[in-house]
Amino acid sequence: MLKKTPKGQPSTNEETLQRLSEEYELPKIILQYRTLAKLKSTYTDSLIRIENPVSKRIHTSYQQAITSTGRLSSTEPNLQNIPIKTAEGRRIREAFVPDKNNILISADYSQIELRIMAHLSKDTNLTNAFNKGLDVHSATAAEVFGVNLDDVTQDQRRSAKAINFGLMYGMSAFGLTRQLDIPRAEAQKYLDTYFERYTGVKEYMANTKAQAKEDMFVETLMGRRLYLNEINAANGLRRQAAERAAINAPLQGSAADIIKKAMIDIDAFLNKEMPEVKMIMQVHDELIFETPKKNAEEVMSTMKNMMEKAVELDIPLIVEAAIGTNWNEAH
DNA sequence: CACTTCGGCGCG
DNA sequence: AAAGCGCGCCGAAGTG
Repeated sequence: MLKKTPKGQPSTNEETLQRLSEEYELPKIILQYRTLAKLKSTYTDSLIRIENPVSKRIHTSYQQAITSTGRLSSTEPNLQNIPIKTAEGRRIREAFVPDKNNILISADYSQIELRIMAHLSKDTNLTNAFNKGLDVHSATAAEVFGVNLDDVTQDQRRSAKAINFGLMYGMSAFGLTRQLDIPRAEAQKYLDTYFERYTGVKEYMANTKAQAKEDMFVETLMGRRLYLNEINAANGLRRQAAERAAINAPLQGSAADIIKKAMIDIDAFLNKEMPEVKMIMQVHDELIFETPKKNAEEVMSTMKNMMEKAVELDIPLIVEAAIGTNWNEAH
């Protein structure tokens, strides 16, 4: 037994079975079965049963007052977790198609939470990377591993990406150790070097925590608050969990503020100027539109522009948009 | 039969 | 002992 669940049962989660499959045949087969069973039960079987008899479409419901950070949530069905990461999963996504004569446009914010971190922290190094239009994970790799931008290896970029994401979630050296499968000391060295190169981020993290402990809340760009009742708890586990939430909420929540502002702007614009264009879905940093084929290119560039101009930060917001005959193709 | 809890896993 | 944030839905098992 490699790991236990919080209730004390032997864990059979993916990571555990992956490790067991080095020694045994069965775990790998179980994992393959689970992958396919998940796709069938949650997506294939469920979605076809939920078609609205009148519209012949699937309609989600967006909950506006559920999440702690200010994101929307999507239910019955959840359309914010449609597969995309694997080839098998993407076949589910291909089933999302527009009416005849129409086309889908997907437009998503690029690295929005890291950009917000650059803006809120005013870190010069991170800000420069975005202002120069660099690949931010490669730029981080160059800094952390002390190499030229052009000499960054795939593996170094992968590590830097884990660092960038991990930081926004309040990850420790221990977490990075597990993520990258490297010795603890090595992970600690990466983080130390990171904070030497990005002192603004280091100060921002420290200030956010200190402020949270003082106020008992953190807030987003537009002033949405998350109250943190356990930020000063005597129980270390609970306190540390609250500290991680304090780090993450302003980043995740500000991104939610921005896309909501964009949605409001776009809704007003479409009603007035392009009533034939329908804003049909939101997936946290992505908006999906259904529009007649004829002027789809113009619609796409207009939506991209409105999303990029929803707010003005110290660094540019970049939106990547594409057109497709199904959701997979548009993404 | 409806409901709850748990472990697991899909997404950003 | 746990050590990366935020969600919702599935099947299995247990409850009444």
